[in-house]
This record gives sequence, C-alpha cells and structure tokens, in this order.
Amino acid sequence: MVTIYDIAEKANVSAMTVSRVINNSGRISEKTRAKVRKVMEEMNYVPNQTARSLVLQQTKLLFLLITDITNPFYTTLARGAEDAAKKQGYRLLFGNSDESLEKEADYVTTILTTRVDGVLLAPAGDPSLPHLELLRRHDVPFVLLDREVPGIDCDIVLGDSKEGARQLVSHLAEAGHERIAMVNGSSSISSARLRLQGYKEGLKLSELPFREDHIFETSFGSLNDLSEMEAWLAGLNPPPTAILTGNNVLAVEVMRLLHGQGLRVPEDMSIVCFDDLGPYADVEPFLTVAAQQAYQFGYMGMSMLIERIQDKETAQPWKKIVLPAELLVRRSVKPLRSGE
Amino acid sequence: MVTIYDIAEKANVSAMTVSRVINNSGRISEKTRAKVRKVMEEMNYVPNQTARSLVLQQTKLLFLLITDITNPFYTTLARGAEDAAKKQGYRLLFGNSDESLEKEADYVTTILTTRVDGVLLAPAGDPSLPHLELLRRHDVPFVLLDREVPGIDCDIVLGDSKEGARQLVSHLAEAGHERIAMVNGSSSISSARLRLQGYKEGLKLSELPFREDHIFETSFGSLNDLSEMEAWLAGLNPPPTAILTGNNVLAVEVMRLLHGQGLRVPEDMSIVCFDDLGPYADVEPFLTVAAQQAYQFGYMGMSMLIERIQDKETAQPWKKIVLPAELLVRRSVKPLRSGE
DNA sequence: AGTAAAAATGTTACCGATAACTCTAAATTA
DNA sequence: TAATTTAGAGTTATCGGTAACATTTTTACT
Repeated sequence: MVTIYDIAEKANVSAMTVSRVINNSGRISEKTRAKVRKVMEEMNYVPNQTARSLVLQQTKLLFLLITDITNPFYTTLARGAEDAAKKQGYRLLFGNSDESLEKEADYVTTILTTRVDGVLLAPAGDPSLPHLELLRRHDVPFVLLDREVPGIDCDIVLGDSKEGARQLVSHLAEAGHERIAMVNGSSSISSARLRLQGYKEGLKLSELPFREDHIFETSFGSLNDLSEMEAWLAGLNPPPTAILTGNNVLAVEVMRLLHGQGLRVPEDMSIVCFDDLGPYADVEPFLTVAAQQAYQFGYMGMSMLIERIQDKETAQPWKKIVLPAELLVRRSVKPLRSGE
Repeated sequence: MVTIYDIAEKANVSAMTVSRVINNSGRISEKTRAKVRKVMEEMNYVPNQTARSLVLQQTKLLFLLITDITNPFYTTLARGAEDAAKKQGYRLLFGNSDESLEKEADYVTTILTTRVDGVLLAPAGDPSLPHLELLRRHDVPFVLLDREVPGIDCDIVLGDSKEGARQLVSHLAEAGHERIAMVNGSSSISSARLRLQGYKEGLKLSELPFREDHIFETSFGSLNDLSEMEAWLAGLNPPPTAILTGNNVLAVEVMRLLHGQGLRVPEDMSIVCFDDLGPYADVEPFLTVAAQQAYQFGYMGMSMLIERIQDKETAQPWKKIVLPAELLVRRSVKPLRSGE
C-alpha cells in the first residue's frame, strides 16, 4: 500500500507537502505541486481514509438503515437520500435491518465502530429505543424515517399515516363497502398505530361499526407463512368485502393468499394499501393506494441530517416533517353501489 | 469519545491490558478482566474500528455494489448476499452505482479507504476495468455479478443471457410474431451483448431476418427522457409487433412509452423481457419474462467471495458460475397465429 | 544592501488501537 | 534455597494521515 511517505520520498519533499497537495491546503509552489502530483499518479496513490478519519475525527460517511431492501418505498427513499448526500459531498453506506431488532443492533454496532458522521434510519419499532439512546450517547447525529419512537426526541420525517388511512377507508365506504378489514404491521410501530387510528376514524366518519376481529396484526416484512392470516380470514363470517393493508408488502401478501384460494381482486375482494409499488405500478396500474412521497422522505431526511451535522454546535430545536400521502385510485376496488 | 486509555486510567491498568480484555488475547487474570469489563460498561466504551483498521489492515466488513437499487433483481440479489454474509459472521455494506462509472469510482475509493475485506459487485460495464484493476492492485478480493469485464480474470456469477434471450425470441416467434424489435442496455455491458446475440440466434432459428434498425440501444437504468426511443419506434415502418427488452427496467420504460401513446399491451404491442419484476409480479402476473435466479446470484457470489478471502494464500483457479434463466409465460404476448 | 514580510516547506506530536518486546512477581523445579 | 519458568502486566513503536508550530527561502520595500 502506497503512503504519503512513499510519495514524499520519491518526490524529494516532506510528507506534509504531499498532504498539502492532496488537500489543496496551505501554500505550495506550482512546481512542487506538479512534481508531487506526477509521483502520485505514477504510484497509483489512494489516500487512506482510515488514517485520515482517525486524526480528523470524521469520515464524511453517512449511513442509511432501512427495514426492507426489497420494498420499493425504501429503495425509492434510498435514491432520494443518496442524491441529497451526494450533493453535499458525503458518501453513503446502506444497511438493511429486515424489520429485525437483532440485525438493527448489529448495524448500530457497525455504525458506531465505523465512525460514520451521521445516520438516517427507519427504526424497527418502539423497542429500537435503546439503539437510539446508544447513538445519542455516542453523539452520533441521526434522523428517523417513517416511524416515531416514544422516549426519544430527534429530527424525523413522517408520512401522514392517519389521514392517509382515513382517506383509503372513506374511498372504500364511498364505493359502498361496509365490511372493511385491515391487515396491519406490528402495533409496536408508530405508523402502524396511526394507520389503525385513521382506519377507525374513517369508519366512524362513514358511520360504519368498528369490529375488533376485523383487524389482523402481523409484520410489515414479507411473510413466509400465510396460514395464520388464512385462518383469520376464514373465521370472519360474513367475510369482509374489502381489505386495507398497512403497507404495500402486506397488500402483496394478501393478494397472494387470495389468489391461492382462487379469489380474484377486485371481483371477489377489494384491496387498498399504503405505499405505492414502485415503477411497475405505472405500467399496469392496478392497486389503489395512498402513495407516500418516498423520494422526498429520503431527500429531506438526508438534508436535515447533514444540516444537523454541520451545525452540531448550535442547538437547533428538533424538526418534524410530515409529508401528506396521495390517494391514487386505480382498479383494485369494486364499486358495490349501483351508481358507479 | 471514550478510548482504551480512559478505561485504562479508571481501571488502573495499562492500555494494553484493556486491549487484551477486548480481544480476549494474551493472559489476563480473572480479577483484572472483570475490573476492566466493569469500567468498559460504566463508560459505554465502543472500540474505534478506524484505529483498529489502521493497525490491523482489515475489518470484518464486506461490500456489495449494485447498479440499481430500485431494480428488484438487485434487491433480491442483495438479500441473498446478505444471508450468505451473515451466515459466515460478516457484516455487509451496500452501495448503489446507478449504472454510472463516476459513482462506481467513488465507491471504489470508499471500498479501498474503508478497508473492507472483500467486494461483491455488478460492474457498470467494460469501462469498469480500471476500477477492478485498482481493487486487484490493492489486493482487495472481489467477485463480479451478472457482467463480465474483458481484461480481468476473476470469480464471477453470470446468468445465461444468450440462451434466455433466445428463448424469449423463440416464444414470440412461436406466437406468430415476425417483426420483433429489441430495446437493449449499453453494448459496453457483456450481458447486453450476449442478450443481443441470443436475440439474433433466436431470429435465425425461426428463420426471421435480422434488421439493424430493430435494435435500440440505451441504458439499463431508468430513463428520464423517452423521446429518442419514441423517435426510433416511430421511424419503424412497418412497426414491430413485439419488443424484447434487455432487462425489466427497460420493459417498464417501453410500456410507459406505449401507454403514453395510448397503445395497449399486449393488444397493440407484445412485450417480453429479461429479469422478473419482484414480488408484485406474483400478484398481477402480467409480463412474460426470462426470470433470473436473483437470490442465487447474491448467495453464491457472496459464498465464493468469502471462500476466496479465507483461502487468500492458496491460489485457487478462478470460478465462473452460470445460472440458467427460466421462461415465465404470462400475458404480455398476443398470439398472432389463429391456432391460439 | 539590509531587513521585514510573505511564501514555501519541514518537524513534531498525536488520533486510538495493537504487535512485539520487556519487565516483575509468583510458581515450579532441582 | 537458588535457579528457572511462567503468568500477568507494562513499554514502545507503529499504522497513515493532519494540525500546529518551526524553519528556510524568496520577495518586497526602505
């Protein structure tokens, strides 16, 4: 591995001069600069960021931790985060916690030991609190995405989960649906709780009764076993005519279940969900959704994070951004009323 | 930031003793070990990987560089890579080059400076050669994914691009299509070249003529401007009845273009492509594709990489794995023959 | 020309950890 | 009991950079 000392020796200058050329700092004569540059080229020099980080106490690396790398919501978000980071001259590393607290803990360790300058993360849920406290204790700036964690104050970018869910329910009610079930993520996740609230509000506004057994709680990640959900659905009598799911992945799972039973959407069951389905949705517009501004989540979250890092001294108040969701009506809801 | 020196002072031992406790190396009395452990707990000590890397010249980190984080092929691949890495006790960092050589170069720098132990990467294309040479020169083990790069010998996991494309063309030909166009990724990417070859072979086998103007070359990533493609398509007279695209993203782009013109798939144009569309494809099975074993790409590639890292001394011959693609017939091809 | 100021370059210490070596005190052996 | 091991801990140098200060060289000005 070529170091500045190797360069220095070959160029007949001191290591410090090489360092100055690399960083364009201090005063260097053009002649020396050219000479050093030439030697660096010749020797294929690459600065050792590890050594640099050690002395500078900063890495210019940021970390994005998402909970499901196969979910288009998060990958689109990642794109936004990446663009914002790049714009400000930061590099970005990704991690995927897979909705698992254990994997999240692993990544938090990686984050601390890698000494990244800041973290943008979607926490696995309320039990992520100790992880966040650890980051806080080690003075690592972070911004949360999509999910609040009770017990910690910090910058955060949220979607308007309650209102989005309410709109979806209202949309179903207007189409004449009266028995609307909900398949939701874990209630230890704030956005799942808010979506449930929005669901209840939507029912109330349309004067529909809330039934406890119309709620099925599971994980936001993809399921390897659908049998519990199947049993739940089979147990509903009369069955619902529509299902609202807490996110896009769960919508896919529900549809997988229904198709397995030979049921069609929307003929036999209507479906709506939170979050859009990535680029493919443009092409075969099928699922009616409350689309979140995934790219903005990433872009704004990252911008907040960088701002926070750069003004580390001045204690700004915590910021909370709430992005509205947009109802995209497609064709996964069957009109039950005669009038359309 | 708490260092081993802080611990050492408080525990009344030398820094080296603390280091020994952390790494479970050397001989330490139980009493001292317990005392040091206690102080570490109290002070919330986290080892500084930066300092460690500097002296050890290694981490337990691996890097996965993909070219499109919004493409389900790569995210599924990432899942496989992650699972394999975890199984062997490695942590994984992700990067997204976005099919761009410049971003790839940035990530290569990050890779070198972060001192990861190995890299699994889908190169942006043939011009990635210098990046790979750089990794090689710096002795960073790597395994390529999906794309060969002429000029470098290394471990690699490939899909059978030629055969897959051939099958897709044959499928179209059997359905009675005679004017089959192809929208492909850059010819500086080996898999694009092979898919073009497969396309030509497929035409030949069905005794269809090859027309140079039936090929439109663009980027594998999503396009922000469809006008060139639009002009190309408009210039074809008579127009093709079917289009084969070099990957899933391009299929989506083509469909976006067609929809924009009020054309329907498959009624007005048939479409097939390489790579499947992620979980959503199970739900609304629409696009006929040559599906690659994305998960296996990641899993096998990562396994090869780790093996390579662990036997760094013994010079194994380079391995090349070719995974077959599977034709999944759905409903994006219109039968032109009378008999179905 | 002589001196101050400015420009160019060099020296030293340090960031936080670990390897390799050294030292001390207790345990073992003859 | 003296000599020799050995367990347990400490010292020093080092990884590859950079900040802060020191020094030398060049330029400018009286």
